[in-house]
Amino acid sequence: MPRRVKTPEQRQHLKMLILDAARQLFVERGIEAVSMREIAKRTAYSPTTIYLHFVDKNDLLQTLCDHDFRILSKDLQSIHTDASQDAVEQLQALCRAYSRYALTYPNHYRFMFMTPKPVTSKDKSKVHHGNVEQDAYALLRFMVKQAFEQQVFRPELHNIELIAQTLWAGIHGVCALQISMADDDWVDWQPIEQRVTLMQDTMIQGLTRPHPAH
Amino acid sequence: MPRRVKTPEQRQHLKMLILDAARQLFVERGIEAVSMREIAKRTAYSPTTIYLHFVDKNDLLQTLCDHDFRILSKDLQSIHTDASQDAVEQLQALCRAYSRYALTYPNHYRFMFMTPKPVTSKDKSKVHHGNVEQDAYALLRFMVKQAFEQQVFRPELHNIELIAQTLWAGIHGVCALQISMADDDWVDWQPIEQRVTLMQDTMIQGLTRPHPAH
DNA sequence: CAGTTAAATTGACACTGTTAACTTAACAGT
DNA sequence: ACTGTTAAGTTAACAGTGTCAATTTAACTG
Repeated sequence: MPRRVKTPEQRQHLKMLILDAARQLFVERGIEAVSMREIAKRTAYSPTTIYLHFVDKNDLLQTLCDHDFRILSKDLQSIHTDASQDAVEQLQALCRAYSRYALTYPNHYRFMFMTPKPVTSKDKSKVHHGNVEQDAYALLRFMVKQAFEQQVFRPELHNIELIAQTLWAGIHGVCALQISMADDDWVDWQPIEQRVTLMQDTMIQGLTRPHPAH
Repeated sequence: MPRRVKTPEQRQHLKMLILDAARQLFVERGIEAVSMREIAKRTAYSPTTIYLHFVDKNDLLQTLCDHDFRILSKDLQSIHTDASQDAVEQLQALCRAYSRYALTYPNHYRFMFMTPKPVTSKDKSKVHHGNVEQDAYALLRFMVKQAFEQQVFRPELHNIELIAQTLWAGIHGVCALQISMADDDWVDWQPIEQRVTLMQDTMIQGLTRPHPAH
């Protein structure tokens, strides 16, 4: 029963309500367990109402993750503004914060970075690419660039983008394996903290000069 | 129309036929696009016939991946028996072969290492764990142990399992990001070969002694 | 030729994402 | 006060999914 002409605020509110219901199911049961009908049930609306606010399921999930991706980026951003640390320390802090996020919100992480996206969702994302405040990768690249200019990396390394992507891949590898394989007793998994730490140290050792300039 | 009493060979043959149909769809369209009905259509049997040979869809996929996982392991195994390389070279060759497999069969890889398994499928896998010929992780661990005994790793590293898992995570990170994010133009991806190579070098540099004993 | 039984199919159930068609209720204009 | 109009929401359906009970088919045995 329509309560007539919603203000943009009210529409936004309902959108958030749907997103919250989706997030709940999402976090506690994973993506594939989340159906439009269940989300609807939780909001006490009918399934079709969701389609008045989101074009489809993927749009809903994408919106949800975009939203929480910005939270991650803001979170990481605060490291950058802490001037008491040098470039390498900042990179390490970034890795720690990143892995903490991944392991705290495994389902978000899984959807964001471990699930191939349909090619359609190219530029639909509202995250401002390259904006250090909204784009966590841009932040990583910025920090790497900063460190590069301080000549902390091995002399044979020139490609900033490549260094950033390798750093990312290392931490991603640890987190991703943990998320998808931790319950598998096939492997005698060592404590995740140790794995994160060793990965960080290994990457830093492997990428930086043997005798740092600072 | 039953052609009566199948020999174990015939049963096995049909099972393989189904697996082959599944693999085709799997490879060319990804997991989520593969339905039991489509597999059945490709085999010219009815959907339910599949259930005479596999307990459910997950069992089918698991069997398929187990099968191809053994192929990977056999493949990697051949590196190990090549005595012309030292421990570190063998590890590097292992990484290369592993990443090549991952990038050649991204859908298999995705199902094997990037998708959380339902907890039910614990010990149902027919792969012999710990068997170097069938278990690729056991092979990695073995090679790491061998290298460890030659004291190639940094003196502060004692945990063989941890080293192996970190190496794995590094390579996995590069491959996994490539598989799930390569189409995303959000990031200015550098060539995948460079990313694999730098990761390998970084891991080796980061984990091994500065002045190797050999 | 009849009985048995493995092999395969039919048809259904409960679920999914999604959409066309419909209802409801609040507003604007006369 | 009576219309339209239209936004908000619902109903009912479509086409698809995984899965399974009940059934048929056909080849073998006695």
